[in-house]
Amino acid sequence: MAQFWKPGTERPPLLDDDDGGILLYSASSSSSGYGYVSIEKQRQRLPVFKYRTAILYLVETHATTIVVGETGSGKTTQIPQFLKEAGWADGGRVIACTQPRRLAVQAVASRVAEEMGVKLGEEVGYTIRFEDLTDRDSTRIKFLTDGVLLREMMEDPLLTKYSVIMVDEAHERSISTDVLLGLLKKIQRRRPELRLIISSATIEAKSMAAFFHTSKKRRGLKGEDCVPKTEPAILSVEGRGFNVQIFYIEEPVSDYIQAAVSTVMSIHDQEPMGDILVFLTGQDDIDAAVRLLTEEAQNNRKSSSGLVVLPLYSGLSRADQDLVFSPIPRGKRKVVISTNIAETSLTLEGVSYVVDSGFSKQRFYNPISNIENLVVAPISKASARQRAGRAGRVRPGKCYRLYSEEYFVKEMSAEGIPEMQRSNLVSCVIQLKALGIDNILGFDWPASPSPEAMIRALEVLYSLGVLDDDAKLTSPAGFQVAEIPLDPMVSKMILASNQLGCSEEIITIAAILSIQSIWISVRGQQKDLDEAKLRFAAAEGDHVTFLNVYKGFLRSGKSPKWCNKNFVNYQAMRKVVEIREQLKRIAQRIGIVLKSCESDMQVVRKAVTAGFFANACNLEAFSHNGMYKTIRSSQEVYIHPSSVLFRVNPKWVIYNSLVSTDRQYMRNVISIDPSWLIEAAPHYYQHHHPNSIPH
DNA sequence: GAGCACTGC
Repeated sequence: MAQFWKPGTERPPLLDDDDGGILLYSASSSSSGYGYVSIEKQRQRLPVFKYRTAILYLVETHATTIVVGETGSGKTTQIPQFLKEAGWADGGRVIACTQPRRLAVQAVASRVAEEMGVKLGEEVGYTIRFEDLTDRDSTRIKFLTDGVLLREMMEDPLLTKYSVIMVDEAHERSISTDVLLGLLKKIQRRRPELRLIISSATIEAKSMAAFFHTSKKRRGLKGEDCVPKTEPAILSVEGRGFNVQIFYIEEPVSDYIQAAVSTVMSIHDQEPMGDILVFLTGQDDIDAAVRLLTEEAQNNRKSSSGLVVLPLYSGLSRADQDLVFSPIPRGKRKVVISTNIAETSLTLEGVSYVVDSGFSKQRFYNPISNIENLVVAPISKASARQRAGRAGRVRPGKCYRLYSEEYFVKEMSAEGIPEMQRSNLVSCVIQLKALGIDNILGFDWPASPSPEAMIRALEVLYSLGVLDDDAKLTSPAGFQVAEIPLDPMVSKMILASNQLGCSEEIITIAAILSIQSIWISVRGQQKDLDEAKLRFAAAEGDHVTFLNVYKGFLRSGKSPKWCNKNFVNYQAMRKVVEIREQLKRIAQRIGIVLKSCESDMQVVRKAVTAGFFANACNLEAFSHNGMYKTIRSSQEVYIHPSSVLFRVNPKWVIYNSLVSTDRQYMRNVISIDPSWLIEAAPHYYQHHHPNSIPH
């Protein structure tokens, strides 16, 4: 193993400018790392502190300031405070700082409240879905997810209460960040006094600056000094962290799971103590690697006995996820084998070694087939750096990349493709429409999606009857659908349930469909889960099965015990209840009457059809293997093995989503009567497929 | 016979 590696010791001379040496403490993560030092001293030690004057000057004089700073520079916690101290929150104005994730919003907000010595929810507050810890009158610094800020724009399109909006982690390029940036650019034209701060990673800074550089003259006040420069300022702030030494593989490997396992073993044999974090692509890979490592430990007792191997992915129960944070016996070494969840969402302290497979699962969207796919794809240099940085949070670390240096330098792309260009855009388009953006095709995005994807989104919205012939929101349906924070097809289903008298049931179904899974996935207990599922299974399909589970959950008094017994994920059910409450409030506000259809499941199936008619499929006449074809495009699809209708194969079904592996699998399936399709969407089926549906 | 990660009035 030893000669397998080409130590990158003599750092980088040639390549990749700023790789290798990265990272830091997270300034916001905890105060314990600083020991007895006072909060004020801690603040002053952060790299960003030296730039206080510069930042305030740039924000004063420029409409947009781009701050390039690595993790641990302190920019997220400090910049809002600098702005507040400089008076940007005077006169009732508010400083906003957005994050892509809820947890980050909460963590940063409480850190800032602590530093300022104020109670969270007063001068410093935060808003995330389901939780508003702000005070209308007293909150001056507000942290929020970018999704929440987008929603706020529906009430107040110019975001008038904010004097400065800081968009953090903009380099992650999530859909909501990108949409937000596009809209903020428009707002700037109407509100020259608004200041934007975009916090971005190194390489993106220039293209971000180009995006915000408008040559357009602002209509505006005369006195030149009131009008900030339109050209964005760029400021770099160094991070604070420990060096991470990078090692590459000499020859490409064919089996990265095996390579990862041997690398872990050789680190364990040869390197001093310190936890190991391995990045693989998904549950399958991870379970396989865990198995291999455990086997190694048995065969080779001497060297592997000190390993504690733990998987980490979002599908695990909370308890299993928490295991990776729990302390292990002295003298043992923790090995966490993880998906991308450990790249940005979860931070493991104490990791000294990172093993990077170079791959992750990524979403891709094909607007022609209108199908989103999940595929294993090479990561970007930016991701590789982020992964490496995970080894240097508390002391210098090492990162072992399971690909060659040449590959990294020559073939790996600098950044990933923005999510916007890999996704279905229906939700995004309806949101823009609701904000009065009529010309979607001409919208100025930080990264334009393909025209095909936009046209497809417009088509789908038109077929749902939420856009009219002029691509304007219909009234009331279009406006109602835009109000509901769900996929427009689900929202349409809710609207239909109002007429059909089953809104109580449909809202439950909508809430369940909007979380990943209500079932516990326990390795090795698949059979038990299947049996548990049978207790709830409904002949009509998965949607009705969900209703049975929800009823059982309520009847148990929302009992965690009941959940465990039935292989139902308790955390997931609590979330369902929460989402359901929110949907109920919104439904009532937009004029939907809450009504139960009791046991009449036919109306429930009709309501599902009203939203998802485009996903209708017909069982192939002489199919022995359960092959269906979509009515829309005659695509070959199969019922997913997790569905209660697997092997039942009703003649006509509607699916909620497709999962593509070796085949296209329909997830969450319900049986329908084909005549309902024409009832629900005459325009769609009579024009397109006059012969395929029996009348 | 099988599941990447986030997120939302």
